[in-house]
Parts: sequence; C-alpha cells; structure tokens
Amino acid sequence: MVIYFHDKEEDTMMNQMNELDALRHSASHVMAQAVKRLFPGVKLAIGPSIETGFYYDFDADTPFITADLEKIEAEMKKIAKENLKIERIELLREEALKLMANEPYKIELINGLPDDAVISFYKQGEFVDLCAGPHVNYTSKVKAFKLLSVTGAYWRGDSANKMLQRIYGTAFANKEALEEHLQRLEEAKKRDHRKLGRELDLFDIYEEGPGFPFFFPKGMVLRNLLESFWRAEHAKCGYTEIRTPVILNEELWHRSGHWDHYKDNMYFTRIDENDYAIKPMNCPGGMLAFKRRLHSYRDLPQRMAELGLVHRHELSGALHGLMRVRCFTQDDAHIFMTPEQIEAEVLDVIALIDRFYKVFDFKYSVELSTRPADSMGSDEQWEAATNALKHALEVNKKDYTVNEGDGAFYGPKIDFHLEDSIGRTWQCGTIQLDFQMPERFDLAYIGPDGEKHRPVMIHRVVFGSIERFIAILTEHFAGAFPLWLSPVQVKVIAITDSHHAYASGVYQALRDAGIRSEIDLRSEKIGYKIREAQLEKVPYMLIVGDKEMESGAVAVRSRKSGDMGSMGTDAFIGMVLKAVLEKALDA
RNA sequence: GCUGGUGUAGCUCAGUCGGUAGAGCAGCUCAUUCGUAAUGAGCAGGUCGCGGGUUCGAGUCCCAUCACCAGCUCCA
Repeated sequence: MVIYFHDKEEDTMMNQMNELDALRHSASHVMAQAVKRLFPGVKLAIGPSIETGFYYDFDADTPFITADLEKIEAEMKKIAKENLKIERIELLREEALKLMANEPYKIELINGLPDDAVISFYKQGEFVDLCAGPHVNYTSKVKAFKLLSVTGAYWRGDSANKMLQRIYGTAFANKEALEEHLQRLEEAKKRDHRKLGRELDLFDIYEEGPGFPFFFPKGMVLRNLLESFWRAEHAKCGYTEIRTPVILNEELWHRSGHWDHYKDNMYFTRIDENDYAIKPMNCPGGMLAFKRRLHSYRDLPQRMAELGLVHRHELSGALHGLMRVRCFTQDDAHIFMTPEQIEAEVLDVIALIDRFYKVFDFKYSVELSTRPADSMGSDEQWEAATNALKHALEVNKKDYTVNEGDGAFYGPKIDFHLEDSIGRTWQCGTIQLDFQMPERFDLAYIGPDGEKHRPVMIHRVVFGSIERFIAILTEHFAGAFPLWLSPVQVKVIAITDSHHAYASGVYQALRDAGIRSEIDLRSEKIGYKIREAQLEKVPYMLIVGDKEMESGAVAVRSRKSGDMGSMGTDAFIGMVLKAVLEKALDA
C-alpha cells in the first residue's frame, strides 16, 4: 500500500507506526514467554512484527492446535498484568552463545551475525530473547491483542528445512483499534471474489475440477469486455494477434527448455503412441509462429499477441479461487526485436500496463526479479538482460524493489503486483526479457547488411491472467463493477401489470442502444424488486409507473445514490452511453 | 506438497450424552397489483464430502481419502 503524507503528518505518522511496530514486536515476545511457560520444551525461532500484527515461529514436538491459542492468550494476559520491565542487554558473542545454549535456532542466528554486530537481548522477567529491538518498556503495554491462527512455516523460508509452528496474532495500542481492525477483516471477507463470484453468478470452482474455474453467462460478459478492451488497445499499439494450440508434441518442450526447468508443473498426454504436452506457457508456440517465414529488420519490432489458455500443475495447497488456478488465459504477447529496440519496447510496455491499471483505478507495485538458481544461458546474457530492464525502470523513474533469484528460467523480469481485498499482493503484469528462446529456436532476421541476425524477445502480459485479473477486479469494486463492465447495466422495473407494455418498450429501446438490460415484470412490490436489483449491484434501475407512462419518461435510481428523479428515456440512454464510452469509474 | 482448521438443502447455518435431520433465505404454486432495500399462505428440497471401521444403532466416535479455508513453499 502506498500512503502519501505531508511533512508534519508524515513525522507523527511514522512515529506512531514505529510505536505500533515496537508494541507488536513486544507482543510477540510476550507470546513467546507464554508459550515457554506452558510448553517448556519448545524451541524459539524468530518472531517479528509484520504489517498487520506479529508472529513467532516455534519448534514444538507436538504441533499447536487451535485450542492452545486460548491458553496462550490467557497466559499472555497474565504476563501483561505482571507488568514486567522490558530491558535491553548487550552481550559479547561468547556470552550470547552461552545464554542461548539451549536454543539451537538462536545459536544459528548469532553465528550468522557479522563480527562487528552488536548482539542485543531483551529481557522481561524470566524470559530473554535475542533481538535487535526496539520494544515498549513494560509488558503491561501489551493489552489489546488477539492470536489469530497457527500454521506451519519452514525455518528460514526454505521447504528443505524443518517445518516450524507459526502463531499469528495482532496487537494495537488500545481495544478500540483492535476491534476496528477485526471488524475490517470481517468486512473484507464480504469482498472475497470467491463469495461474490458465486453470489453474483459470475464464476465458481467445483470439487470436480480443483483449480479449473467455470465462468457463467454474467462472468463471460465481464471476460469478453476485458478482452475486447484489450484487443482494441493492443491494435492501437501495433500488436497483431495469433492463436497457438493447447497441445503440442513433447519434443517442442525439450527444445524450449521447459522440459528441463518446468516439467513438474506440466501436464502430459499421449496421442497415437506419441507423447504430447499441454502448454504451460505460450512462448514455444509463438516461436514456431514467428519462424513461419524469414523476417527483415524492417519488420521489427514484431509484436505478436495471444490470449492463450495455459495449464499448470500448481500444488494443491497453493490454489486460491481465481487468484491461483490450474488453467488460465494469459493476455500474452511476444515482441521480437533488434537489441537496439529493447529499451523503447520495454518502456512502451511499462506505459501500456500503467495505462491499463489506471482505467481500473488500481494501485500497483513494481519488482525486478533476477536470475534464479534453476535457469539457462550465460552470466553475460543475464547481466545484459537484467541491466536493460533496470535501465528502463530508471529511465521511467519507477520505484521498484529487487526480488533476487525470482526471474523466469529464461530471463529476468519486471513484475507488477496488485492488491486483493485483505492486502495480499498478486503478480499480474510482467515483462520478461529473453535471449534464450531465440537462440534455442534459431530465430533470425535479415539485417541491413544482408546477413542473418538473432532477434531478442520480450514475453509480456498486462492483465497477467484474465482469471486473476477478474478476481482482483471483483474484490477491488466489491462486485459493484463500473458501468462499462457491469454484466447487467440497467434493470427496468414495472410497478404493476398495467405498466408492462410501456416497460417492455423502454427495455427494447435500451437493448437497441446496446445497453445490457434486464426487465422485472414479476408481480412483486417495487421495494422488493429494487432490493433484489440493489443486491445484484445493477448500476441503474428504471422504475416505470403511471407518471412515467404519461410523460414518456423513466424514474432513474442508481445503486450508489438512490432515487435520481425522472428523465426522458433518450436522455437516460445518452447518459449511459457516454459513461460507458468514457469508462467512467463513478457511474 | 507441508502445518493447523472446516465439510449438514442452491446459499447461510443449527443439530445436546451415539437413538435415524431442522431453520432462514433462494426455488415452485396460489393469492396480492403495490411508487424507491424484503406482501402473505402453501409445497418441494438432504446417500450429512466420499469410502471403510466400531456399535443393536453413526451427521455425531475411529481410520483413510477428497475438497475447501488460513499460512508456508511455489507462481500469472
């Protein structure tokens, strides 16, 4: 989350944040102390404060269960009541190792500290913990807290290491702030795209196909709108569109390097005694499409887009609604170019992604991901590619963080992250620079010198996956999509049977104007029909009765601001069409 | 995949000590013709995730498995 403040406000805010940080850090120590009292055999790992609270990792012989949280919470309350003084102690390395003789993880941490590091501890009553601080001064300050969950977490975040028990909690300066936070979490649950997708009849995932989503008629309207918008924008930017097969011969995937670096994520099948793979990425198909003929430098850059359906075997525990699925459509494109064109092309894509996200009012963060351990190509190539991306980011004056070792196996990438309703971020857009595939597929173009040259390639997506983007979109707007994206834009509601003919006329006029509409002719009270339309988050309701019939008008009600009074049907249609054309966010 | 938790009607949930499953909403039928967030009555709806086991008897206890949720790992 990006927050902007003015000078003084910023200072106070920073101080408050630091205080809250210290409080939460202390809360994690109090929790560790409580755990130590209740389960003496437990070993301590690490326990930092985090954006929304704190956690502590423990190595326990028997895993904690949910019921343990209550006991631990009760003990924490006792420790707070004891009002222990929290003191800082600095020790020499030897002393520190001696003090932590029974804490193997702490010893590992101490040994990992640089020679000149100050080794500090914080002590409260009988509990001492290796810690850089800062902390609040008394345990009584830790009074508004709640333990939230117990989960597994690998030591040092490495799945090769032992899985520890992590207890998450949150703490605030006072009860009110804590309650407010818990309330907000409840509210956020209502925006969950999995819930809204079902309620609004957009999409769902069934037990019969874990990670393989279904899209229903209204969800398809949304999808198709996103895709048409995408096609129109890409055409403007000089992209062409192709479509490559979902299933291709396994040999292709050996050639591309996917077999060596991505096999575990791929699905395979056999056709007439031959081995085939279901594509997890669109690039190899794109390579073949590019290779269909010889290219001149005059034709470069060549921007070939593809809305490609890919399948990837994700770990069962990683699946998450539409955010992480096992089959999804990437709004992919491969840009083939000369090395001189790299920077301009990367900058263009950065600008394109920025433009797209602004249309939806999305805030995003940027990451540069560098060479992973499992990758192909030479160091020089990787360095050149990484520097090219870095340079583009700097030219663009974009703030970004570096994600070491998180690049694709064929090249470094710039990732664009969007936030879901509870602040988790998801990678959507990405720009990947690739010197490897052109090599592997022996791609070439004829230069001005009449010789063959190797093109460079960019893989890039803007939405990322249509599925994930729809999930983010749903949560961002809490299901109340802006008018231009709403599956149903207008609902005509007749007051009584005698208005049916007139209502149907209005309905037909809307449809003739290309406005996605529904009509409600049921013999229900209008309060009931309005309530239903409101819950369906339809942007506009047109209520028609005697008054409207006489004047040839419609009574407009917006889902946002309620009764807007009556206006001529044509005027309403004009208003809607204008807002749709502008992709207005407040309509 | 790993750790903890949860699976009961389309949805949200109740179901006591093991004694044979219930509500609200949604759906259907009928009545009602109504002016800005719920008209009334009636009907129907369940292999209690799936498979074993214990028991005279299992939604409830045990085992196994699948899916989901939170987190870790991984990723668009």
